Amino acid sequence: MEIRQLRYFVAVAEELHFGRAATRCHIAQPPLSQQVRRLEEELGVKLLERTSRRVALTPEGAVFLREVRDTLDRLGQAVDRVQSMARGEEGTLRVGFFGPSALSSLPRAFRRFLGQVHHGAAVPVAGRQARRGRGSRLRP
Amino acid sequence: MEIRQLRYFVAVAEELHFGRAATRCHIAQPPLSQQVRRLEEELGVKLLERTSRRVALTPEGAVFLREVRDTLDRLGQAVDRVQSMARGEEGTLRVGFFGPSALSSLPRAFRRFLGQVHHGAAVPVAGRQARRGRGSRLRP
DNA sequence: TAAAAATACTCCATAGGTATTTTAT
DNA sequence: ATAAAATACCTATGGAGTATTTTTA
Repeated sequence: MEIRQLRYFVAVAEELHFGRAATRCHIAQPPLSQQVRRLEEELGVKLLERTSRRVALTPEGAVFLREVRDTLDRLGQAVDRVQSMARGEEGTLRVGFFGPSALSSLPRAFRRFLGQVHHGAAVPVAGRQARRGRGSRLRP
Repeated sequence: MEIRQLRYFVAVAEELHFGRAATRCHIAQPPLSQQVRRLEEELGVKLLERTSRRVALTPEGAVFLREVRDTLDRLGQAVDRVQSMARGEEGTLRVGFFGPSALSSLPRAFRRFLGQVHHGAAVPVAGRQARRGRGSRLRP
């Protein structure tokens, strides 16, 4: 079972027409029919009733449509989220400082920086150093 | 982005070792590396830190792992559900009757049947006939 | 008979395999 | 020196296209 097949199924289920669905998927009608058929075969479940005049969802198809839509939406959100993280718009920034500057200039600069950040929380950290490893992920 | 690639990524993220992950996916190591790399390229996000001695998740990879696991689980449940429906273990049964038998033998038989059904609800239906079309889906 | 899905075939993109190289400890 | 990931190359499965046939309203 591949995402492509799920998208094809959703297209057919929404259009109720293999030709239009194929156009929407930017492929020809025969391969679309073939992929949807394969999906049904792999599941062992008939998702669509087809005649040359009408395409309709079976009860199983209707349920599967809802679930697959949800799944694809979730997946899209997951992608958006990590891409957003990678661009530095989201994520966790850990900052540590010690020595004299910890009591004066650095905290002030840090507070000014926080004012420019959209969402995020500042958590005071006990001990000498906040954390090892890759904490900061600010772009220059 | 294909489901296969997501499964491969999950395997690597869980094993933190391309060789073992490849075994788990029943493929060789090079194509596994290739597919994971392609996934990262398509997303535009680095999901894993690799050296020849250590594989580790990036913060983005850790988030993506959770989300993808959820997504694949949901999808699996959707498949289970429609397969269960197709076997007649789940779904909606609509029963209609009218005429003299509606007041005697049929309701009694119907009640006896309900006693054998695991989950489901009986809803009285107004009007002469319950519903047109494919309502009943009992196997013989 | 006309509109639409299925079937038959062809082609090529790519998933996956094998052999080898690179890299970091 | 070794274990493990990356690279290079090859093969073959199958995804998608075109042409055609079948079906039903």
